[in-house]
Amino acid sequence: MGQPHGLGMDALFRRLQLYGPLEPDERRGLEAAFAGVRTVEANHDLIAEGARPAFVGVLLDGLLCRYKVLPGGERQIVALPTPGDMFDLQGLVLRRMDHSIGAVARSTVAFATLQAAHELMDAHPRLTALFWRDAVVECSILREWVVNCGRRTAYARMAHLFCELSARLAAGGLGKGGAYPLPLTQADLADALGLSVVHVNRTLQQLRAERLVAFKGRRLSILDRAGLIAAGGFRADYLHVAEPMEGDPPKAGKEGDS
Amino acid sequence: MGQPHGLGMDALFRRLQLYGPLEPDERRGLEAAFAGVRTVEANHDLIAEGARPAFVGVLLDGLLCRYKVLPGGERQIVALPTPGDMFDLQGLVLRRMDHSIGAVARSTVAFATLQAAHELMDAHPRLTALFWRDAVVECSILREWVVNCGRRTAYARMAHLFCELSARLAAGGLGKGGAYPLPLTQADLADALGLSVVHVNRTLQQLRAERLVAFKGRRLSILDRAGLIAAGGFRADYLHVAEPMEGDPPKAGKEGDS
DNA sequence: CGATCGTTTGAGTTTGATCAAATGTGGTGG
DNA sequence: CCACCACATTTGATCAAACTCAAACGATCG
Repeated sequence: MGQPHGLGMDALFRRLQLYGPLEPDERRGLEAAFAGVRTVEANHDLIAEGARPAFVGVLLDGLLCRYKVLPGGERQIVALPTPGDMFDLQGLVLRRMDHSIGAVARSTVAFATLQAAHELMDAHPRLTALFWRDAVVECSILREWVVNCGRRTAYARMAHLFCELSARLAAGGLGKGGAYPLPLTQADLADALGLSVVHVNRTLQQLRAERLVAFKGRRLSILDRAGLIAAGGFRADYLHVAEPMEGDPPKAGKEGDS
Repeated sequence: MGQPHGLGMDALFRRLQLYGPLEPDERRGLEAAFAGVRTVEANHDLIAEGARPAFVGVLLDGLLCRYKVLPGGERQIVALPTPGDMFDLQGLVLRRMDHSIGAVARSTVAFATLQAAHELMDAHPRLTALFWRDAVVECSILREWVVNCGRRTAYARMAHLFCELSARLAAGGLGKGGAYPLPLTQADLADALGLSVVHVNRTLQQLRAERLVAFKGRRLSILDRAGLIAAGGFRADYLHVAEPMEGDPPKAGKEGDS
């Protein structure tokens, strides 16, 4: 059981280290706490709205979605956690889920009991701040989603989502080279963007016609990064990933070139 | 300078105590840290996108908005902090604002320097958890805003917003009796709901025609609470305010009757 | 008493939704 | 290998929600 966690855990470490380097024993503490590993099949829930969360998780591989369902049956996806993202952190602090978390594609997650997580934070108080930071960045992303659904056209909205996922995956060390796995159906995409399936299909065709992206075989390829960024009006600042450590200059070429 | 803070600070205490009672010295620490008080005129920014936050604030009185502006000039309001809400907490953890915070109406805020806030948390580690909780609840609200903009009609969307504000103000001890101050213009409302001004006007007329609300003189009166809740498909759970302390039964009548 | 800002109304247009059906595709079992 | 099924994508036609443009109306304030 030497290496049960893989890329996802690396992505988590990378994320947490944006704020400051992790001590070796913080790292060990994290790995020890997130000892359990579980696989979830596509379209199965990890936890449903109304439940009392019992675990804190890290997505190691795959793709999750947070979503809510309205009385009329309409679904809105409110977040798409990618490998390295923690989820259910709010379980440490709130007692009831106000939304569900499901697996978009078969996923593997590492999890810690609430108790283990609390002990971890007691032992390494700085981790509390890092988890807090995580929640704050999640807020930033959600704000951008509000903007996306509220004020952008379907075309820009979709382009923006593709840019965001690309940037987030790249920040986690995945999806290099202008293409990344994106196991969403068009119906999922519709629920994430607040559109109908039909309109998603047509918008996608438009993005393809403009030669901005290709979307085949559960994979998204970005053919024209600059064009896609322009189409979506995308600016990566709200992701807070390229944040320079203290005062060093932002390194160019991180997001701009394919 | 015996009582510089007023209702807003009470609302903050009430909020923080949802998680557990505040120690007297935590309370004193908070009041000492948030020693500065400032007034902001309507339509003036407290802090603009791109700035480095220097303070943490609590809204004491008035109404703020967090917003983003798109390249084309469209504005989307992504949150409406009410008295008792902390803001710029992310300044403790992120270096750049990715959105602006402005005053919708003349407001008074208490603020603490980042240093004072950090010292406060060092002295009272439990406050860190409470601030974290605050960020987590903010996330919940933002998720609901995504749902609102993504999947609800203009009519339901507006009804939902009115319900949310009513519930949040009531939780802070304000806006009793089915009416509360709401100093938003229809243009502000449009920016909060992702609609055009004209459509806001017509939707508002519809809500009035259905005798659900009255909106006159910077005040919103809820004429038919049950009807408004039904129209907006509103469920208060995501606000995490009525959360019972440990395991005691939810008290009825908190939200249901006028 | 203008000036300014916010609200309201009307007319016409557009974006995106809905309904219905056809076409593709991947997987399963015979 | 083929037939079949379930599911996803695509297309066409129609409809409705919400937007835009333009102008009038109403408050509020110096």
